[in-house]
Amino acid sequence: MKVAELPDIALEDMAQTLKVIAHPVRLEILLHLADSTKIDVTTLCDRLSCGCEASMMSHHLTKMKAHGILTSVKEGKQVYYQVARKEVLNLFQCMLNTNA
Amino acid sequence: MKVAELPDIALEDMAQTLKVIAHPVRLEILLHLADSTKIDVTTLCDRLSCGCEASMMSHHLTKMKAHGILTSVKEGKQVYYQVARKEVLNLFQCMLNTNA
DNA sequence: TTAACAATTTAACAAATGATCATATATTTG
DNA sequence: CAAATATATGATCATTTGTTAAATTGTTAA
Repeated sequence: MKVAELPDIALEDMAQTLKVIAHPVRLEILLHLADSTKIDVTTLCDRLSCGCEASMMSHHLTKMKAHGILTSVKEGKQVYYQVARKEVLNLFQCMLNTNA
Repeated sequence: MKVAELPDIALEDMAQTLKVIAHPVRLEILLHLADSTKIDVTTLCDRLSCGCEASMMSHHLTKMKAHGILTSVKEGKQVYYQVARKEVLNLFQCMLNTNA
């Protein structure tokens, strides 16, 4: 890939997106959401191995939602989250190859 | 991709790597190093559009080197840096598709 | 309908990390 | 050796992270 192909402004966006994703808990959240269509906060806390409290989980989810990576729908008492930009999940495949 | 395929410990590593890369200047550095085999600090400062001082540039390079993403060789007065893990560059292609 | 409970979010704060600016350490050359 | 150049380090300020507690929002049942 040649440098000229990627405009400067895109680097800012790319860095921003990577920064939001670059956290072990948020990565695990994304992986879980990749498999299931939508999950509520408490279920995520139960399923993830990070041992995250609901409060922390909410923080992470809010952050990713704020950056357009996730969306949420409220159904009764719970709020269900899902991946808005499925392409983001490509990163996992990419990084697996990268770390191999 | 199934969750079980990716062990927990890998998420820490992946997050760490992404975190180091997730900065506009460091992304631009990587792009430049992708094209040319090795560059010294001052030349990078000149070529990059980020308007980075040598001091700052050195910080970024040191950080990436500390995480095994870059390596360096000293030749006289200058220190030349290059990409240690070429696979990391896959990220650009991946993210381009992702942001499209 | 309101009291009690449950799910999620927000607030407030200390601790850890990261970014930036100023200074210091090498290395070559006159 | 002194000046000039190239890079690295230190110190400071800003951001992020993790905690605990309190506040919202919705549900159930007396």
